[in-house]
Amino acid sequence: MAEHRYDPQEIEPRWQQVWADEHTWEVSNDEPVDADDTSYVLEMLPYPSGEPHIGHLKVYSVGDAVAHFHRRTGRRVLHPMGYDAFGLPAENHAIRTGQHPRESTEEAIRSFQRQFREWGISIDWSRELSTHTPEYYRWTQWIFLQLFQHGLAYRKDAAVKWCPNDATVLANEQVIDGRCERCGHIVEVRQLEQWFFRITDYADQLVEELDTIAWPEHVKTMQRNWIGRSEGAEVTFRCEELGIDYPVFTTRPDTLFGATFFVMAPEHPDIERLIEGTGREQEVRDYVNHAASESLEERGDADKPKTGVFLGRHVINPVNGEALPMYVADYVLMEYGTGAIMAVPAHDPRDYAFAQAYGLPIKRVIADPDGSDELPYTGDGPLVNSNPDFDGMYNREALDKIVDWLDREGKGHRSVNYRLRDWLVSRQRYWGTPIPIIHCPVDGMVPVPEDQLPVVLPDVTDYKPKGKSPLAAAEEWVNVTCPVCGGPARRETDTMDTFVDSSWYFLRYTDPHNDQRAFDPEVANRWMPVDQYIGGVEHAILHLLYARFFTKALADLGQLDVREPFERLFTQGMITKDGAKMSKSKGNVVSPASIVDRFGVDTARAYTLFIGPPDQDADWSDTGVEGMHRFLARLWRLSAIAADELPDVPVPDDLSEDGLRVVRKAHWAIDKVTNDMDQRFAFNTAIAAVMELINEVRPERRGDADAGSVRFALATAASLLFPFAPHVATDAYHLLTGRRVWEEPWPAAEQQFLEADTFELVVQVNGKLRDRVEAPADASKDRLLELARSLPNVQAHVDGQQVVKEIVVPGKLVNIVVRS
RNA sequence: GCGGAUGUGGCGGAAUUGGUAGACGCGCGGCGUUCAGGUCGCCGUGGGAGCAAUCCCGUGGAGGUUCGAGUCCUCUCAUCCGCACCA
Repeated sequence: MAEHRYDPQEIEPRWQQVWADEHTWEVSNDEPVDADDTSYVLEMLPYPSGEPHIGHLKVYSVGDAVAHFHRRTGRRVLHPMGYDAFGLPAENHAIRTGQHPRESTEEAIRSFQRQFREWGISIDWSRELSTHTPEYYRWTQWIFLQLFQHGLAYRKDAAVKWCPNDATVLANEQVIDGRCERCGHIVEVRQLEQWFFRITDYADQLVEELDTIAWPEHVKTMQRNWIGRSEGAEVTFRCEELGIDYPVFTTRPDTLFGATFFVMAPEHPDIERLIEGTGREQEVRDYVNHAASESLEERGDADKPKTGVFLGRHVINPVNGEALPMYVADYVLMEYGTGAIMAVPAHDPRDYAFAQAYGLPIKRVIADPDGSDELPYTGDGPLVNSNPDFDGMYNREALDKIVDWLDREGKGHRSVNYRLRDWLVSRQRYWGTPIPIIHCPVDGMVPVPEDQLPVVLPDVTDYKPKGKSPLAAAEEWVNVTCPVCGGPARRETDTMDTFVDSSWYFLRYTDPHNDQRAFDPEVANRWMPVDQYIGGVEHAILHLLYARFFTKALADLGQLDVREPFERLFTQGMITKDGAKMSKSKGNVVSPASIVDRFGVDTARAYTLFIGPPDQDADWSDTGVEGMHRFLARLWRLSAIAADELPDVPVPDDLSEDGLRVVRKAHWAIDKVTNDMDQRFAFNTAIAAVMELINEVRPERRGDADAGSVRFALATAASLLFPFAPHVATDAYHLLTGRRVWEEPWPAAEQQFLEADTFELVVQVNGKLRDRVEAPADASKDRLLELARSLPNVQAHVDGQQVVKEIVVPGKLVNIVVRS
């Protein structure tokens, strides 16, 4: 007989060809579906750049395992693929080389396509999409217009984050520690007119509806923190000198009586008006100008000493009529609350630092129940120095009473504030979806009529950003006639943030070739929500928040029934090398292609799943990969030999002792793998269980096991391994049974083989393991005790002692408690 | 500062409901196969004592609850991640 050598380079393309020829993984929208029988498994779409890296291999290995498991447990699975193709790296490459971003991007897409096919991922290729194609971005533009027409997209002049290196504005979410998320350059603040999506309208829902989805707790927490919901009150302070009311937001109205000054943000629009005629104009202007010149990083440093300038005006504290001096200080932010605060130095560390620096009064109004006099005190306690009505009252109770009282007096009311800001979506860059708006001197901002979509991205020769979009140079494209009045008008030249493209792609997959609309709501509702979404934690805020916002907005616009896009989320950990993130500059990159060349893709895929719990970071080990290859080779070789040399007979009814052991192990493995797949994402232990099964049928271990039971155990191992290493599993299963494993239902463990007639009884004395003994599974408690006491080593520890207590856990152990 | 997570052999990790700590894999040691070799197969492998049976110690640290704790409770240390002048 031919030598039995595992040859992945032959096996893998052979089965990939079958799947491609037969369109095995495609699902049609024409077949009627029952929601219970369908499953939508989705990995975050890749940004195509260069070659796929090991992280891609891991996500798609995880996703494919889930997709295969869902299919074989009787569901129709939607498992599509696409590309997040717009974005800065391709554009920066174009600036350096002059190569059109479309060319370099499509080159990368071809490379991704080729590798995903070589990886044997079970993708429905008939639904493939890319966000940079007019067929796709036409509908991105359409959604933009829907949002615009419903007031959810708007343009306004605002202080925005600007990256001088990338020469574009950024969303708040794209600024990390005062630096550009993409290039790491220090971000500036500029006053510019920009496009925003009104995501803050959904702040409340975005927090509350987190409770309805099965996401990892840390991701939910990150979203909650980002949205930053605070409950408190808005309280009005009046500047009598000018007759102007200044509302402030505070989470601590219980400390109102302790307010001793009032602070405004340097950007507050009323500063000029307030200082006029006070003689303090120059000093204040110098301070405001200095604050404006600071970078976000400098300004945002909480450890920086507090600075500020007196404005020469006062406001009245509504609870006691005291006049409080007004200051301008850069620790107050214009973007949060009302851009002005009441300062309570006794109970706020920042106000305390400011009061110390400027010699302002500090008035304690909440006592420390522990009797400490230390300030600032931010804890709870009874009110003091406030007002006879409230003094002595516990502060949390007083808080409500004070707000009620302000409300009755018309001086304040309950209020909720969010840290979340509206999503700034316009970018002054070329390689993105054009914003479908026309600016007309007569009619203002006019949407491009739907029948004129898409607004196709024109070709330009110079991609270099010059503070405005490179599109502005495409004069022929920019100059249009106004759709309303027919007069001369100009197109919007900004493009959209690429996160807009990826905020709805999961809907397009459900109906990818529809040229009448973005998607048919009836079809989308059939598949949505995504049953299992898989991706990296780095998207915990940006993408996942935006996609949730889009889904809610589209639902409100009547396009969709679901309000949450991703029912379950799984965030996979990073694969590192020598403890560090892989990067070209560190030279520690493991390329999937090199692993696939050496060992085949099954080894590479199974290893990324076996390396550790898939949600945790794991370090790549070259010898670990070899171990996985050894295991797959052993599984295939044992199967091939068994197929050749053992008679093709079923599992006999009267199993030999060895045969029974092997069959039991197979059923144990079925039970274990099924549980690990279904209940949790424990692929590492699932694969370990298959390894145990294979170890049990190695020739030197299986003894006199019947041919039928050996074949059964091997076929079961192949069947269970299929979601992780589909090619070798398919081939081994086919050799043994002549059938296609992907068409077989997931195996079911039979109870009779899960339960043995005997078990190993563990015997403890005083909780310490002293011996073990084989015991009948149906033995009574008394019988187990009797068995336990008969053991010599147990007797040695019990003799001469007084037995205090005897614990019997049937099927497990006996514990004899003694006292000397 | 606030919030979240994680600490188990030489290494990655397992232990699903409080019940045999260390499954599975890597590495290492020994033996075998091979002319030789990265190969392949078998056996062994937490630490300590002992010829051995066996005993003692052992899940970051200190206490506690329990017949019994990696698992539950209190305190504590370390590491990682997110947010952070958000009133």
